Amino acid sequence: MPRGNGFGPPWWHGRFRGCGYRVTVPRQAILDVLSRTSKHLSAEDVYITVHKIYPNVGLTTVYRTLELLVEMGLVFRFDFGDNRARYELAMGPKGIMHHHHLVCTNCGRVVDYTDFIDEEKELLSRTEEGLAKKYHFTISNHLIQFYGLCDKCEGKK
Amino acid sequence: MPRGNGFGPPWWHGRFRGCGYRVTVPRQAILDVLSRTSKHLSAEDVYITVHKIYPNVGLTTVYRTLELLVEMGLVFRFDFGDNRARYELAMGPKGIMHHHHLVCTNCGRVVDYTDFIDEEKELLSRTEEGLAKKYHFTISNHLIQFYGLCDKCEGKK
DNA sequence: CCTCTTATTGAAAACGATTTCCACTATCAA
DNA sequence: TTGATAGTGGAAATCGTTTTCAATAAGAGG
Repeated sequence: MPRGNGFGPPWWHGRFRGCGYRVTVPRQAILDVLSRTSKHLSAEDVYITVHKIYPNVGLTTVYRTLELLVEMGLVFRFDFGDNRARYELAMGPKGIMHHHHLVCTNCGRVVDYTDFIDEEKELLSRTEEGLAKKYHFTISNHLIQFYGLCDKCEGKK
Repeated sequence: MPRGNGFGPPWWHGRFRGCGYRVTVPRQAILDVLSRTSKHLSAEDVYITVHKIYPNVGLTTVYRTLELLVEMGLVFRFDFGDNRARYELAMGPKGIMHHHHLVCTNCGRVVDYTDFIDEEKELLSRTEEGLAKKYHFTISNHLIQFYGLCDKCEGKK
């Protein structure tokens, strides 16, 4: 089982134990898969990848673990309109760059972008504060996505 | 069949005919239902409402019609995390106020907000332009949602 | 290192929203 | 009015996800 950078157990061990969750082989394997890709994996994608190394890890466990990780805030779940949830690690030890998505409504291609994030962040935090006060919400997260046609699909439609 | 304000056929007749689509009873009924509510209806919600007046309109047709309307840009499809698509009229004759959503991750309550929309619009159009140029996308739409706990759910978690 | 509690697991079955199939119907251009 | 065909409805199929339940293994305590 991969052990991160080799300096002690992976950083998320504490997060698990602190919540009373056990650190298991499937959980480590799934987190490992997510941490080694920048793609937007579906549950099945994760299952297939994990399955290559640990053939006895079941799809059910993948679903359960992903749900757990989302609930813990370690993973984000996205919907790109293709009727299957996509998962992405929220942050690693060094933190993954905050980004949003640009989705082609024709072919489903998804582009991560980090442009304008700083300006967005400023406006979003201001909006968040205003909304929280007005609607009495404790806001913990936000989602921004742009939709359109990518260059390859532009002409075809 | 409702005829809008009584001054000629509903404004969307032209949109249909212009695309070579026929104006049918189910389509009119579904658009009518969507235009009379500000709620976020699921396909089944629409079906139930339409069914009361036109019992012979089937669920299949509701799904097909909603898909068509989304493709035509008359309706928006949203995902609030409860595993069922939600639909909302994009705009009526007088135009529905542009808004975004605030979603409670515990009870699923959805609040529409129109605050900060002007500031958002400015940043978004700038972002849109930049992204379009950099990634060669023809952007047609965007999605912004905030997630958190509503006041009723705040204490319970 | 062993033992016990119970969180976690895997396989199969269930679930539920959405889609497909296909024969029948209704729109609307001619 | 009529004909070509887009549109329809009901049943069955699809498929991502969840539930069930007996078996397994993490890790606290001895």
